[in-house]
Amino acid sequence: MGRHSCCLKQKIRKGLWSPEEDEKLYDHIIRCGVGCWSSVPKLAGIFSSSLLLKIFFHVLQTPPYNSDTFLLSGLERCGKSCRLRWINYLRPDLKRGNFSQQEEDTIIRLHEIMGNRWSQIASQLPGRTDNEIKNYWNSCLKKKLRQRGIDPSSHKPLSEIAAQEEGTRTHCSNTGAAFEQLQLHPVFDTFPLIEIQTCLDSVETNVSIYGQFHQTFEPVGQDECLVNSELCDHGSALDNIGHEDSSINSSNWNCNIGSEMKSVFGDEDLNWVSQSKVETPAHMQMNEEKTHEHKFNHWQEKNTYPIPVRSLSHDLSETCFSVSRDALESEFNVDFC
DNA sequence: AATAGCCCCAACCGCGCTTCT
DNA sequence: GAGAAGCGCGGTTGGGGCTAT
Repeated sequence: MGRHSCCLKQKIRKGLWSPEEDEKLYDHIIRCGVGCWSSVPKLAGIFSSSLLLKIFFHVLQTPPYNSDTFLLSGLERCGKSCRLRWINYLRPDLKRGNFSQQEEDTIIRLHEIMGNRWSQIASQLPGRTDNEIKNYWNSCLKKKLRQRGIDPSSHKPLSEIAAQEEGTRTHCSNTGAAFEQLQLHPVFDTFPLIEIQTCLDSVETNVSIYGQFHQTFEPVGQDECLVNSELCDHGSALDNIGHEDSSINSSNWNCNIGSEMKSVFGDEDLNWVSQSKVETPAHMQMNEEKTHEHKFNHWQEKNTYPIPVRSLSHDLSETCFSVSRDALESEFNVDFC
């Protein structure tokens, strides 16, 4: 499909987010929860704190603002950009600061298992985003691994890789003509392959696969993991683990193996996994105080801009939402999801 | 102090998949 | 069933900060 249709429209801002845009988006998500990103740009500005105050006075028919100031434009961003900004920066459960040694080890271990499936790796690291982990991997961890003599793509010792390449070269010199004829190129697959026995029984499948998963990935010698003769796609195997819900895709497999992973990564981390998937207005409301404090501190740390720790909109929300949906739709020329 | 080069990371882009009409 | 719309993911880019010269 390519580019989002909303991105083709005019007046779409790009680049860094301003404090005002952040506030609009943040207020909107806190109030309405996550969902229907395409409508967020329109609604976000409309439900910002300042406008809610205006609506309040409007409802009371004591408008201290004239009709021109009543109208406030929404975010001039595409929904996709809003989603990204929320996930990578504004989300209240985000952890800031350097990666701990434990996190670093977890990333390396998971990368060995999953390859570049950053979102899945991120789901095992509380408060970290896929983007953050991806950046950290590319900027730091790759180097660290190379310094330790480990190839970051295969997680094998560099000496072994070099030996393999030497062997490949020798082999290629013999079979190069055949490769050339078939237009084939030896490609290194960054996603490791494992052997997982398939069971017919659906319940046993989980148990069996978990067992093999552990057997294969328990921290034994690195070289022992990838030396099986009959191989299947590891991604498919992980998808199978989540077979209880046939609609589930590969990005959700961690939900079903959560209990198993707990034993590997610890309770605390895995609890977050289930919690972090739930983002409703109610949940957001519960975290509201903490969130504002968190953001405020962060913005102070960054020496950027102050956001009121408790904005006026919080006290007016009920009043504001007593305004009829139709009235708001026609007033602001928007459609609610 | 000026500047060139490097590095990090926020944000964008394009694609695949799912859901909706 | 087909096409459109929307979402999520991984790869890539470019701007800003830091460091070396």
